[in-house]
Amino acid sequence: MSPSASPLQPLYLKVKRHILENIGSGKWATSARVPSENDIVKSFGVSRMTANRALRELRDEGVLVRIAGVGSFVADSHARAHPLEIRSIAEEIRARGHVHRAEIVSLERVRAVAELAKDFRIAPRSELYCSVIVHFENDRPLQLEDRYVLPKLAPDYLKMDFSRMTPHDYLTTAAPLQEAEHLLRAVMPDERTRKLLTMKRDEPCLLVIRRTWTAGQIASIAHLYYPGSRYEMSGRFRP
Amino acid sequence: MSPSASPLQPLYLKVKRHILENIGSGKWATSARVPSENDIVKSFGVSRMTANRALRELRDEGVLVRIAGVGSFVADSHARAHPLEIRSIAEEIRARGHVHRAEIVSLERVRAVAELAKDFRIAPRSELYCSVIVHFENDRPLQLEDRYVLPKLAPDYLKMDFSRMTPHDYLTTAAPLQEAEHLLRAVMPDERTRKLLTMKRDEPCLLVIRRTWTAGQIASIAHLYYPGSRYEMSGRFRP
DNA sequence: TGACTATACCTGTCTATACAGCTTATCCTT
DNA sequence: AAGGATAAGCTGTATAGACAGGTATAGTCA
Repeated sequence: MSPSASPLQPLYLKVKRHILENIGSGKWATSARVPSENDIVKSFGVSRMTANRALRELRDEGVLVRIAGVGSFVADSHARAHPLEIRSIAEEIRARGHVHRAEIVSLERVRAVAELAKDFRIAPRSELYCSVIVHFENDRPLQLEDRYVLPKLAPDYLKMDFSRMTPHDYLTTAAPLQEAEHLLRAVMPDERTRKLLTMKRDEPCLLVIRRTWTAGQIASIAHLYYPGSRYEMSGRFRP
Repeated sequence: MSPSASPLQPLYLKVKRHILENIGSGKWATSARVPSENDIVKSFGVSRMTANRALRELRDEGVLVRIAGVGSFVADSHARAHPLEIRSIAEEIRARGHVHRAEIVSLERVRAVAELAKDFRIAPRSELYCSVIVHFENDRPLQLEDRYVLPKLAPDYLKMDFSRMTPHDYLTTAAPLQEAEHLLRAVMPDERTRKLLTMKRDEPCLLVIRRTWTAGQIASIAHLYYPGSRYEMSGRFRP
Protein backbone atom coordinates (compact mmCIF):
# COMPACT_ATOMS: atom_id res chain seq x y z
CA MET A 1 0.00 0.00 0.00
CA SER A 2 1.29 3.46 -0.87
CA PRO A 3 2.06 5.97 1.88
CA SER A 4 -1.29 7.64 2.29
CA ALA A 5 -2.42 11.19 1.69
CA SER A 6 -0.96 13.15 4.62
CA PRO A 7 2.63 12.25 5.53
CA LEU A 8 2.59 15.39 7.69
CA GLN A 9 2.69 13.13 10.69
CA PRO A 10 3.84 9.53 10.99
CA LEU A 11 1.09 6.96 10.82
CA TYR A 12 2.00 5.32 14.10
CA LEU A 13 1.50 8.68 15.81
CA LYS A 14 -1.92 8.97 14.21
CA VAL A 15 -2.86 5.63 15.66
CA LYS A 16 -1.43 6.54 19.07
CA ARG A 17 -3.26 9.84 19.10
CA HIS A 18 -6.51 8.17 18.16
CA ILE A 19 -6.22 5.73 21.03
CA LEU A 20 -5.17 8.41 23.52
CA GLU A 21 -8.11 10.57 22.50
CA ASN A 22 -10.53 7.74 23.11
CA ILE A 23 -8.99 7.13 26.51
CA GLY A 24 -8.77 10.83 27.34
CA SER A 25 -12.39 11.44 26.45
CA GLY A 26 -13.46 8.61 28.69
CA LYS A 27 -14.88 6.61 25.83
CA TRP A 28 -12.53 3.76 26.66
CA ALA A 29 -12.44 3.38 30.42
CA THR A 30 -9.81 1.73 32.55
CA SER A 31 -9.24 -1.93 31.69
CA ALA A 32 -11.46 -1.63 28.64
CA ARG A 33 -10.29 -3.50 25.61
CA VAL A 34 -8.65 -1.50 22.84
CA PRO A 35 -8.58 -2.61 19.19
CA SER A 36 -6.14 -5.42 18.43
CA GLU A 37 -3.31 -4.98 15.99
CA ASN A 38 -5.34 -6.63 13.26
CA ASP A 39 -8.33 -4.39 14.01
CA ILE A 40 -6.10 -1.38 13.49
CA VAL A 41 -4.72 -2.87 10.28
CA LYS A 42 -8.28 -3.01 8.96
CA SER A 43 -9.59 0.30 10.25
CA PHE A 44 -6.53 2.45 9.54
CA GLY A 45 -5.24 0.65 6.48
CA VAL A 46 -1.75 0.38 7.93
CA SER A 47 0.47 -2.65 8.24
CA ARG A 48 0.54 -4.70 11.38
CA MET A 49 4.08 -3.54 12.17
CA THR A 50 2.81 0.03 12.31
CA ALA A 51 -0.11 -0.93 14.52
CA ASN A 52 2.29 -2.93 16.65
CA ARG A 53 4.58 0.05 17.10
CA ALA A 54 1.73 2.29 18.21
CA LEU A 55 0.44 -0.23 20.75
CA ARG A 56 3.91 -1.21 21.91
CA GLU A 57 4.92 2.38 22.60
CA LEU A 58 1.69 3.01 24.46
CA ARG A 59 2.46 -0.04 26.56
CA ASP A 60 6.01 1.21 27.19
CA GLU A 61 4.53 4.53 28.27
CA GLY A 62 2.24 2.80 30.72
CA VAL A 63 -0.94 3.70 28.89
CA LEU A 64 -1.83 0.16 27.91
CA VAL A 65 -1.39 -3.30 29.33
CA ARG A 66 -0.89 -6.01 26.74
CA ILE A 67 -1.29 -9.72 27.31
CA ALA A 68 -0.08 -12.06 24.61
CA GLY A 69 -2.88 -14.27 23.48
CA VAL A 70 -5.54 -12.09 25.04
CA GLY A 71 -5.44 -8.48 23.93
CA SER A 72 -4.59 -4.89 24.82
CA PHE A 73 -6.32 -3.01 27.59
CA VAL A 74 -6.37 0.47 29.08
CA ALA A 75 -3.99 0.52 32.03
CA ASP A 76 -5.04 1.56 35.48
CA SER A 77 -3.81 5.13 35.64
CA HIS A 78 -3.92 5.29 39.43
CA ALA A 79 -1.47 2.47 39.89
CA ARG A 80 1.64 4.57 39.67
CA ALA A 81 0.94 7.95 41.23
CA HIS A 82 4.24 9.74 41.30
CA PRO A 83 5.06 11.88 44.30
CA LEU A 84 6.44 14.63 42.10
CA GLU A 85 3.18 16.25 41.23
CA ILE A 86 2.48 19.01 38.80
CA ARG A 87 -0.03 21.39 40.17
CA SER A 88 -1.21 24.63 38.84
CA ILE A 89 0.57 27.50 40.56
CA ALA A 90 -2.82 29.06 41.29
CA GLU A 91 -3.97 25.94 43.04
CA GLU A 92 -0.75 25.76 45.01
CA ILE A 93 -1.06 29.34 46.20
CA ARG A 94 -4.70 28.94 47.12
CA ALA A 95 -3.87 25.78 49.01
CA ARG A 96 -1.70 27.95 51.24
CA GLY A 97 -4.71 30.15 51.87
CA HIS A 98 -3.26 33.02 49.87
CA VAL A 99 -4.54 35.07 46.99
CA HIS A 100 -3.44 34.27 43.46
CA ARG A 101 -3.38 36.83 40.70
CA ALA A 102 -1.91 36.65 37.22
CA GLU A 103 -0.66 39.42 34.97
CA ILE A 104 -0.30 38.69 31.31
CA VAL A 105 2.91 40.20 29.98
CA SER A 106 2.41 38.96 26.45
CA LEU A 107 0.31 36.45 24.53
CA GLU A 108 1.12 36.04 20.89
CA ARG A 109 2.05 33.80 18.02
CA VAL A 110 5.74 33.47 17.32
CA ARG A 111 7.95 31.65 14.87
CA ALA A 112 9.89 28.74 16.33
CA VAL A 113 13.64 29.14 16.42
CA ALA A 114 15.71 26.09 15.53
CA GLU A 115 16.04 24.69 19.04
CA LEU A 116 12.35 24.99 19.86
CA ALA A 117 11.38 23.55 16.51
CA LYS A 118 13.53 20.55 17.23
CA ASP A 119 11.95 19.93 20.62
CA PHE A 120 8.46 20.23 19.20
CA ARG A 121 9.43 18.23 16.13
CA ILE A 122 8.11 20.86 13.77
CA ALA A 123 9.72 22.74 10.91
CA PRO A 124 11.88 25.72 11.85
CA ARG A 125 9.99 29.02 11.70
CA SER A 126 6.69 27.18 12.17
CA GLU A 127 4.08 28.90 14.26
CA LEU A 128 4.00 28.51 18.03
CA TYR A 129 1.91 30.20 20.66
CA CYS A 130 3.83 31.96 23.37
CA SER A 131 2.62 33.36 26.66
CA VAL A 132 4.52 35.24 29.33
CA ILE A 133 2.69 35.54 32.60
CA VAL A 134 3.64 36.69 36.08
CA HIS A 135 1.89 34.94 38.94
CA PHE A 136 1.45 36.79 42.23
CA GLU A 137 0.97 35.45 45.71
CA ASN A 138 -0.67 38.12 47.83
CA ASP A 139 0.46 40.75 45.32
CA ARG A 140 4.08 39.65 45.47
CA PRO A 141 5.40 38.10 42.26
CA LEU A 142 6.22 34.44 42.80
CA GLN A 143 6.57 32.93 39.34
CA LEU A 144 7.39 34.08 35.86
CA GLU A 145 5.86 31.64 33.42
CA ASP A 146 7.40 31.64 29.97
CA ARG A 147 5.50 29.14 27.90
CA TYR A 148 5.46 27.82 24.35
CA VAL A 149 2.53 25.77 23.12
CA LEU A 150 1.89 23.71 20.03
CA PRO A 151 -1.01 25.46 18.23
CA LYS A 152 -2.46 22.24 16.90
CA LEU A 153 -3.08 20.91 20.38
CA ALA A 154 -4.47 24.13 21.83
CA PRO A 155 -6.04 26.09 18.99
CA ASP A 156 -7.88 28.55 21.25
CA TYR A 157 -4.81 29.38 23.30
CA LEU A 158 -4.53 32.99 22.15
CA LYS A 159 -8.18 33.69 22.89
CA MET A 160 -7.97 32.58 26.49
CA ASP A 161 -8.11 34.93 29.44
CA PHE A 162 -5.22 33.67 31.51
CA SER A 163 -5.92 36.03 34.36
CA ARG A 164 -8.92 33.82 35.09
CA MET A 165 -7.49 30.42 34.25
CA THR A 166 -3.84 29.43 34.18
CA PRO A 167 -2.35 28.02 30.98
CA HIS A 168 -1.66 24.82 32.87
CA ASP A 169 -5.33 24.44 33.76
CA TYR A 170 -6.40 25.18 30.21
CA LEU A 171 -3.92 22.76 28.70
CA THR A 172 -4.93 19.89 30.93
CA THR A 173 -8.51 20.29 29.73
CA ALA A 174 -7.59 20.83 26.09
CA ALA A 175 -5.05 18.06 25.71
CA PRO A 176 -4.74 14.90 27.77
CA LEU A 177 -1.49 15.15 29.68
CA GLN A 178 0.48 12.01 29.16
CA GLU A 179 3.92 12.60 30.51
CA ALA A 180 5.95 15.40 32.00
CA GLU A 181 9.56 16.20 32.63
CA HIS A 182 10.98 18.60 35.15
CA LEU A 183 14.44 20.07 34.97
CA LEU A 184 15.60 22.03 37.99
CA ARG A 185 18.37 24.56 37.84
CA ALA A 186 19.76 27.48 39.74
CA VAL A 187 20.38 30.43 37.44
CA MET A 188 20.88 34.16 37.54
CA PRO A 189 17.87 35.93 36.02
CA ASP A 190 18.27 38.21 33.06
CA GLU A 191 17.26 41.81 33.48
CA ARG A 192 13.70 41.33 32.25
CA THR A 193 13.05 38.41 34.55
CA ARG A 194 14.60 40.21 37.49
CA LYS A 195 12.38 43.23 37.01
CA LEU A 196 9.18 41.30 36.42
CA LEU A 197 9.76 39.40 39.65
CA THR A 198 10.93 42.55 41.46
CA MET A 199 14.05 40.81 42.66
CA LYS A 200 17.09 42.35 44.19
CA ARG A 201 20.26 42.33 42.18
CA ASP A 202 22.48 39.30 42.88
CA GLU A 203 19.53 37.15 43.84
CA PRO A 204 19.37 33.82 42.00
CA CYS A 205 16.35 32.12 40.49
CA LEU A 206 15.13 28.60 40.80
CA LEU A 207 14.34 27.62 37.24
CA VAL A 208 11.96 24.77 36.53
CA ILE A 209 11.79 23.69 32.91
CA ARG A 210 8.66 21.68 32.47
CA ARG A 211 7.98 19.80 29.28
CA THR A 212 4.67 18.02 28.86
CA TRP A 213 3.82 15.33 26.36
CA THR A 214 0.55 14.56 24.65
CA ALA A 215 0.17 11.75 22.17
CA GLY A 216 3.86 11.13 22.05
CA GLN A 217 4.84 14.65 21.18
CA ILE A 218 5.73 17.68 23.23
CA ALA A 219 2.65 19.81 23.74
CA SER A 220 4.18 22.58 25.77
CA ILE A 221 7.49 23.81 27.12
CA ALA A 222 7.41 26.13 30.10
CA HIS A 223 10.22 27.97 31.82
CA LEU A 224 9.15 28.75 35.37
CA TYR A 225 11.33 31.25 37.22
CA TYR A 226 11.00 31.57 40.98
CA PRO A 227 12.84 34.10 43.14
CA GLY A 228 15.38 32.09 45.09
CA SER A 229 14.55 33.92 48.29
CA ARG A 230 10.83 33.34 48.11
CA TYR A 231 10.42 29.83 46.93
CA GLU A 232 11.57 26.32 47.55
CA MET A 233 10.48 22.95 46.37
CA SER A 234 10.18 20.10 48.75
CA GLY A 235 9.48 16.45 48.63
CA ARG A 236 9.16 13.96 51.40
CA PHE A 237 9.38 10.30 50.60
CA ARG A 238 10.43 6.86 51.61
CA PRO A 239 13.23 5.18 49.67
CA MET B 1 17.84 -15.04 7.36
CA SER B 2 16.59 -17.68 9.78
CA PRO B 3 16.12 -16.87 13.45
CA SER B 4 19.56 -17.60 14.82
CA ALA B 5 20.79 -20.11 17.32
CA SER B 6 19.80 -18.63 20.68
CA PRO B 7 16.29 -17.26 20.86
CA LEU B 8 16.80 -17.16 24.62
CA GLN B 9 16.68 -13.39 24.41
CA PRO B 10 15.35 -11.13 21.71
CA LEU B 11 17.94 -9.96 19.23
CA TYR B 12 17.18 -6.28 19.71
CA LEU B 13 17.95 -6.68 23.41
CA LYS B 14 21.26 -8.30 22.55
CA VAL B 15 22.15 -5.29 20.45
CA LYS B 16 21.01 -2.86 23.15
CA ARG B 17 22.98 -4.69 25.80
CA HIS B 18 26.08 -4.69 23.64
CA ILE B 19 25.90 -0.94 23.16
CA LEU B 20 25.16 -0.26 26.81
CA GLU B 21 28.11 -2.38 27.85
CA ASN B 22 30.45 -0.44 25.61
CA ILE B 23 29.18 2.82 27.02
CA GLY B 24 29.21 1.60 30.61
CA SER B 25 32.76 0.35 30.37
CA GLY B 26 33.89 3.72 29.08
CA LYS B 27 34.99 2.31 25.75
CA TRP B 28 32.58 4.62 23.97
CA ALA B 29 32.80 8.00 25.66
CA THR B 30 30.28 10.80 25.62
CA SER B 31 29.45 12.05 22.11
CA ALA B 32 31.42 9.21 20.58
CA ARG B 33 29.91 7.70 17.50
CA VAL B 34 28.15 4.36 17.86
CA PRO B 35 27.73 1.92 14.97
CA SER B 36 25.11 2.90 12.41
CA GLU B 37 22.13 0.71 11.69
CA ASN B 38 23.86 -0.79 8.70
CA ASP B 39 26.99 -1.48 10.73
CA ILE B 40 24.87 -3.46 13.16
CA VAL B 41 23.19 -5.30 10.31
CA LYS B 42 26.61 -6.47 9.18
CA SER B 43 28.19 -7.22 12.54
CA PHE B 44 25.22 -8.87 14.22
CA GLY B 45 23.61 -10.40 11.16
CA VAL B 46 20.22 -8.92 12.00
CA SER B 47 17.86 -6.95 9.82
CA ARG B 48 17.92 -3.18 9.77
CA MET B 49 14.53 -3.03 11.48
CA THR B 50 16.00 -4.88 14.43
CA ALA B 51 19.02 -2.60 14.56
CA ASN B 52 16.70 0.36 14.23
CA ARG B 53 14.59 -0.79 17.16
CA ALA B 54 17.61 -1.16 19.40
CA LEU B 55 18.99 2.27 18.54
CA ARG B 56 15.58 3.93 18.64
CA GLU B 57 14.80 2.59 22.09
CA LEU B 58 18.19 3.70 23.36
CA ARG B 59 17.47 7.15 21.99
CA ASP B 60 14.04 7.16 23.67
CA GLU B 61 15.75 6.22 26.90
CA GLY B 62 18.12 9.14 26.59
CA VAL B 63 21.20 7.00 26.08
CA LEU B 64 21.83 8.04 22.50
CA VAL B 65 21.34 11.10 20.37
CA ARG B 66 20.54 10.39 16.75
CA ILE B 67 20.83 12.83 13.88
CA ALA B 68 19.31 11.88 10.56
CA GLY B 69 21.96 11.95 7.89
CA VAL B 70 24.80 12.00 10.38
CA GLY B 71 24.75 9.12 12.80
CA SER B 72 24.11 7.99 16.36
CA PHE B 73 26.13 9.25 19.28
CA VAL B 74 26.46 8.64 23.00
CA ALA B 75 24.29 11.21 24.74
CA ASP B 76 25.81 13.66 27.14
CA SER B 77 24.86 12.21 30.50
CA HIS B 78 25.58 15.45 32.24
CA ALA B 79 25.31 16.03 35.89
CA ARG B 80 21.74 15.53 36.83
CA ALA B 81 19.77 13.63 39.35
CA HIS B 82 16.22 12.83 40.17
CA PRO B 83 14.83 15.12 42.84
CA LEU B 84 13.20 12.25 44.65
CA GLU B 85 16.00 9.81 44.53
CA ILE B 86 18.65 9.62 47.15
CA ARG B 87 21.72 8.12 45.74
CA SER B 88 25.21 8.45 46.92
CA ILE B 89 26.93 11.16 44.94
CA ALA B 90 29.77 8.75 44.30
CA GLU B 91 27.41 6.21 42.80
CA GLU B 92 25.77 8.86 40.67
CA ILE B 93 29.08 10.02 39.27
CA ARG B 94 30.30 6.51 38.61
CA ALA B 95 27.02 5.73 36.87
CA ARG B 96 27.95 8.39 34.35
CA GLY B 97 31.22 6.60 33.77
CA HIS B 98 33.22 9.31 35.49
CA VAL B 99 35.68 9.33 38.34
CA HIS B 100 34.62 10.27 41.84
CA ARG B 101 37.00 11.66 44.45
CA ALA B 102 36.28 13.20 47.83
CA GLU B 103 38.29 15.71 49.84
CA ILE B 104 37.56 16.02 53.52
CA VAL B 105 37.54 19.66 54.57
CA SER B 106 36.71 18.97 58.18
CA LEU B 107 35.41 16.17 60.38
CA GLU B 108 34.74 17.01 63.99
CA ARG B 109 32.37 17.12 66.92
CA VAL B 110 30.47 20.36 67.42
CA ARG B 111 27.90 21.78 69.79
CA ALA B 112 24.41 22.15 68.35
CA VAL B 113 23.16 25.68 67.96
CA ALA B 114 19.53 26.34 68.84
CA GLU B 115 18.08 25.74 65.39
CA LEU B 116 19.91 22.47 64.81
CA ALA B 117 19.06 21.27 68.31
CA LYS B 118 15.40 21.87 67.58
CA ASP B 119 15.51 19.85 64.35
CA PHE B 120 17.31 16.97 66.00
CA ARG B 121 15.10 17.26 69.08
CA ILE B 122 18.07 17.38 71.41
CA ALA B 123 19.11 19.89 74.07
CA PRO B 124 20.90 23.01 72.84
CA ARG B 125 24.68 22.73 72.98
CA SER B 126 24.47 18.94 72.80
CA GLU B 127 27.11 17.17 70.83
CA LEU B 128 26.73 16.59 67.07
CA TYR B 129 29.14 15.22 64.50
CA CYS B 130 29.83 17.45 61.56
CA SER B 131 31.57 16.70 58.28
CA VAL B 132 32.40 19.00 55.39
CA ILE B 133 33.39 17.23 52.21
CA VAL B 134 33.92 18.29 48.63
CA HIS B 135 33.04 15.72 45.98
CA PHE B 136 34.80 15.84 42.62
CA GLU B 137 33.68 14.54 39.26
CA ASN B 138 36.73 14.07 37.05
CA ASP B 139 38.68 16.43 39.31
CA ARG B 140 36.08 19.17 39.03
CA PRO B 141 34.21 19.95 42.25
CA LEU B 142 30.53 19.06 41.90
CA GLN B 143 29.13 19.01 45.42
CA LEU B 144 29.93 20.53 48.78
CA GLU B 145 28.44 18.31 51.44
CA ASP B 146 27.86 19.98 54.78
CA ARG B 147 26.46 17.38 57.11
CA TYR B 148 25.36 17.05 60.72
CA VAL B 149 24.83 13.64 62.23
CA LEU B 150 23.31 12.44 65.48
CA PRO B 151 26.18 10.73 67.38
CA LYS B 152 23.90 8.15 68.95
CA LEU B 153 22.98 6.70 65.57
CA ALA B 154 26.46 6.74 64.08
CA PRO B 155 28.97 6.41 66.90
CA ASP B 156 31.92 5.65 64.62
CA TYR B 157 31.30 8.61 62.35
CA LEU B 158 34.44 10.53 63.28
CA LYS B 159 36.66 7.50 62.73
CA MET B 160 35.55 6.92 59.18
CA ASP B 161 37.66 7.56 56.11
CA PHE B 162 35.20 9.43 53.93
CA SER B 163 37.55 9.60 51.01
CA ARG B 164 36.87 5.89 50.62
CA MET B 165 33.20 5.76 51.53
CA THR B 166 30.73 8.60 51.42
CA PRO B 167 28.86 9.58 54.58
CA HIS B 168 25.66 8.64 52.83
CA ASP B 169 26.91 5.13 52.18
CA TYR B 170 28.11 4.79 55.77
CA LEU B 171 24.86 6.08 57.23
CA THR B 172 22.71 3.73 55.21
CA THR B 173 24.68 0.80 56.59
CA ALA B 174 24.85 2.14 60.14
CA ALA B 175 21.25 3.28 60.45
CA PRO B 176 18.23 2.03 58.52
CA LEU B 177 16.95 4.90 56.41
CA GLN B 178 13.28 5.29 57.03
CA GLU B 179 12.23 8.53 55.44
CA ALA B 180 13.80 11.47 53.71
CA GLU B 181 12.95 15.03 52.87
CA HIS B 182 14.42 17.18 50.16
CA LEU B 183 14.27 20.94 50.07
CA LEU B 184 15.42 22.62 46.90
CA ARG B 185 16.55 26.20 46.76
CA ALA B 186 18.54 28.53 44.57
CA VAL B 187 21.01 30.52 46.63
CA MET B 188 24.15 32.55 46.26
CA PRO B 189 27.07 30.71 47.83
CA ASP B 190 29.02 32.29 50.62
CA GLU B 191 32.68 32.91 50.03
CA ARG B 192 33.84 29.62 51.53
CA THR B 193 31.43 27.57 49.44
CA ARG B 194 32.27 29.49 46.30
CA LYS B 195 35.96 28.84 46.74
CA LEU B 196 35.63 25.19 47.63
CA LEU B 197 33.55 24.63 44.49
CA THR B 198 35.84 26.87 42.37
CA MET B 199 32.87 28.83 41.12
CA LYS B 200 32.87 32.11 39.31
CA ARG B 201 31.55 35.12 41.12
CA ASP B 202 27.82 35.76 40.50
CA GLU B 203 27.14 32.09 39.87
CA PRO B 204 24.30 30.66 41.93
CA CYS B 205 24.13 27.35 43.73
CA LEU B 206 21.46 24.73 43.71
CA LEU B 207 21.05 23.89 47.38
CA VAL B 208 19.52 20.59 48.40
CA ILE B 209 18.74 20.27 52.06
CA ARG B 210 18.27 16.61 52.82
CA ARG B 211 16.94 15.43 56.13
CA THR B 212 16.80 11.72 56.79
CA TRP B 213 14.81 9.96 59.45
CA THR B 214 15.67 6.81 61.35
CA ALA B 215 13.44 5.36 64.00
CA GLY B 216 11.18 8.39 63.97
CA GLN B 217 13.89 10.95 64.58
CA ILE B 218 16.15 12.93 62.35
CA ALA B 219 19.42 11.08 61.91
CA SER B 220 21.21 13.51 59.65
CA ILE B 221 20.83 16.90 58.05
CA ALA B 222 22.88 17.60 54.98
CA HIS B 223 23.29 20.78 53.01
CA LEU B 224 24.37 19.86 49.48
CA TYR B 225 25.62 22.72 47.36
CA TYR B 226 25.94 22.27 43.60
CA PRO B 227 27.33 24.81 41.15
CA GLY B 228 24.32 26.06 39.18
CA SER B 229 26.20 25.83 35.92
CA ARG B 230 27.28 22.24 36.39
CA TYR B 231 24.30 20.47 37.82
CA GLU B 232 20.62 20.01 37.32
CA MET B 233 17.99 17.73 38.67
CA SER B 234 15.43 16.16 36.46
CA GLY B 235 12.43 13.97 36.85
CA ARG B 236 10.25 12.43 34.22
CA PHE B 237 6.94 11.05 35.22
CA ARG B 238 3.33 10.50 34.39
CA PRO B 239 0.65 12.34 36.30
C1' DT C 1 38.18 31.02 -5.64
C1' DG C 2 33.31 30.47 -4.94
C1' DA C 3 28.94 28.52 -5.89
C1' DC C 4 26.47 24.68 -7.37
C1' DT C 5 25.70 19.67 -8.02
C1' DA C 6 26.09 14.85 -7.64
C1' DT C 7 26.82 11.32 -4.56
C1' DA C 8 27.17 8.52 -0.57
C1' DC C 9 25.66 7.66 3.91
C1' DC C 10 22.61 8.23 7.58
C1' DT C 11 18.11 8.10 10.04
C1' DG C 12 12.88 7.81 9.92
C1' DT C 13 9.13 5.55 8.36
C1' DC C 14 6.24 1.91 6.23
C1' DT C 15 4.85 -2.50 3.97
C1' DA C 16 4.19 -7.39 3.49
C1' DT C 17 5.14 -11.60 5.36
C1' DA C 18 6.53 -15.07 8.60
C1' DC C 19 6.98 -17.95 12.73
C1' DA C 20 6.69 -18.57 17.71
C1' DG C 21 4.20 -18.84 21.99
C1' DC C 22 0.18 -17.90 24.80
C1' DT C 23 -4.95 -18.01 25.85
C1' DT C 24 -9.58 -19.12 25.13
C1' DA C 25 -13.42 -21.50 23.29
C1' DT C 26 -15.15 -25.37 20.77
C1' DC C 27 -15.68 -29.91 19.37
C1' DC C 28 -14.82 -34.69 19.68
C1' DT C 29 -13.73 -38.75 22.07
C1' DT C 30 -13.80 -41.74 25.91
C1' DA D 1 -19.63 -35.68 32.10
C1' DA D 2 -14.79 -35.28 31.98
C1' DG D 3 -10.85 -35.01 29.37
C1' DG D 4 -8.04 -33.92 25.53
C1' DA D 5 -7.12 -32.36 20.86
C1' DT D 6 -7.92 -28.50 17.81
C1' DA D 7 -8.61 -24.09 15.91
C1' DA D 8 -8.94 -19.16 16.24
C1' DG D 9 -7.21 -14.96 17.80
C1' DC D 10 -3.79 -12.41 20.13
C1' DT D 11 0.91 -10.53 21.06
C1' DG D 12 6.14 -10.71 20.39
C1' DT D 13 9.69 -10.92 17.43
C1' DA D 14 12.14 -10.91 13.05
C1' DT D 15 13.10 -10.42 7.97
C1' DA D 16 13.71 -8.12 3.42
C1' DG D 17 12.77 -4.47 0.78
C1' DA D 18 11.35 0.25 -0.15
C1' DC D 19 11.07 5.38 -0.23
C1' DA D 20 11.78 9.97 1.84
C1' DG D 21 14.56 13.45 3.59
C1' DG D 22 18.65 15.28 6.12
C1' DT D 23 23.80 15.98 5.95
C1' DA D 24 28.47 16.02 4.54
C1' DT D 25 31.81 15.75 1.00
C1' DA D 26 33.95 15.53 -3.34
C1' DG D 27 33.93 17.18 -7.72
C1' DT D 28 32.51 20.34 -11.38
C1' DC D 29 31.51 24.57 -13.56
C1' DA D 30 31.65 29.54 -14.00
